Amino acid sequence: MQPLPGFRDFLPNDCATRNYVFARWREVARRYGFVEWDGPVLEPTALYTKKSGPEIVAQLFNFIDKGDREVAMRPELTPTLARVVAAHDREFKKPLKWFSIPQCFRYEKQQRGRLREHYQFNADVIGEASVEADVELIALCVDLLRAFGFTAEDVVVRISDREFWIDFLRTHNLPEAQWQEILQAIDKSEREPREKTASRLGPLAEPIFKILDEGGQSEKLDRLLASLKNRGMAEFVKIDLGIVRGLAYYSGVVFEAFDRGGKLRALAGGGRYDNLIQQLSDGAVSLPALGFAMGDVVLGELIGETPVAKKKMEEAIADHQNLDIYVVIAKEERRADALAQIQSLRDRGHRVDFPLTPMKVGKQFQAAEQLGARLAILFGDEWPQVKVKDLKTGDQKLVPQTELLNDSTTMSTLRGRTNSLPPDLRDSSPRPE
RNA sequence: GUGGCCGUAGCUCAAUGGUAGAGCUCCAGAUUGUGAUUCUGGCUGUUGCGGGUUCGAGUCCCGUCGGCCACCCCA
Repeated sequence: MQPLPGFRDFLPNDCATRNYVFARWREVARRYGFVEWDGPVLEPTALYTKKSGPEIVAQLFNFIDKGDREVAMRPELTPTLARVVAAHDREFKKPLKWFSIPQCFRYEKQQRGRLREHYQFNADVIGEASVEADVELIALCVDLLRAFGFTAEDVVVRISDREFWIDFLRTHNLPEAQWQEILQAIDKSEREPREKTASRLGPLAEPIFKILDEGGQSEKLDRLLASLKNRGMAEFVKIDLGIVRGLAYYSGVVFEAFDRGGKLRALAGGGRYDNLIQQLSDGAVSLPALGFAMGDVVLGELIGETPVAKKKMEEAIADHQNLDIYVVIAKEERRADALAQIQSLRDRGHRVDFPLTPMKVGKQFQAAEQLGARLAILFGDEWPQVKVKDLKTGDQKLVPQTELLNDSTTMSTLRGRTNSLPPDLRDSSPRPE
């Protein structure tokens, strides 16, 4: 039996990668004052058709439940967010700065960077109309990427503004019914031949190509860029009016993050959706809002292809899962004494492992090495002393077993390692002082 | 959903239609209690699955499942 197409098993290494990615996401989001929330994995199908129309069902993992309800695995978090925010509008001061790491699902043929299931970091700001909120969100996106070790050589966030195009279309007296069509043509323009785009755009082709080629005048985007420059992020971002994004509900600034090589799909994308909450709440609540999402699949691919980011991840993971102490039981008659000591060490928060069954000493040291243990503590003929070996330097010394927990060299070796862990990786299990 | 390419050991891959192999990994040893390297030995396949052509199919044909790529769509 295989997993279903587009679904993943997470073997220990994959889990370590996932935990690393989540840890970075949480760490940076907290740095920006965002708080974590979550919603149901399963929602009424209507929540999604209401926002995107009945066509969306083809892309959903949906079914009828045993209570005859039409339900769907969430394909994204935004509709849930809109529902939650509308329902609890009065309970929170604005603006809300919320983030989440939902697992999302889509029923689509899978390809590289696009599975039927993925985790995506979501950050949203609700109740703030100012462009400063857009800047804050884009800055968060940049800092998330920086947290993985990417530089401006590796990634770029392309920023645009739908309002700019709406103004343009209005100025050219285009009927509102055709806006979406034009926006989609602009969105696709860099992926298809110019002639094809031109025929989609019709009479507007010439002025639109001029803007795409030479840029356009936008006071809002100028302000936004200036603010990002202030934060030292200028080289990470680029104004690019060719970014429109496919979704109809975006109403203002939109942006997408890409690898500089342009080999992969978008790393992240989002924008302002000032009308969506009102639409989804049937007018009950109206709040300006904006948000973006970053998926774990494409991100993981880029980390793997970027040596600096990959090394950073591997080191963090090794630090996180390496053992503190491997207890070598050289004489089986010492096993009971060893177990008592192991328990004390574990009670103090150290990571300790040992052979469950009798094993040759050489094998035990091999296991210690392979598990990344910092120290080996050998229980054998020296009893009631134990032999403490620093596996990095090879130094060993004898310590009376009653003094082990107080031995300064031993404990300082471990303490140093513990303190080198980033805080978010340390808090997953209680650590010693 | 449509089209193209691909599917051999746990992994990476070989095998003019003629008895399925290598490297790595893994496991066990190299005389008694120390990690690497080295050396020796060992395990593993219904060649994704099911049909067909043929004296004979990993190889050719059809179907199916899975993967990759493009399209569609993009949360």
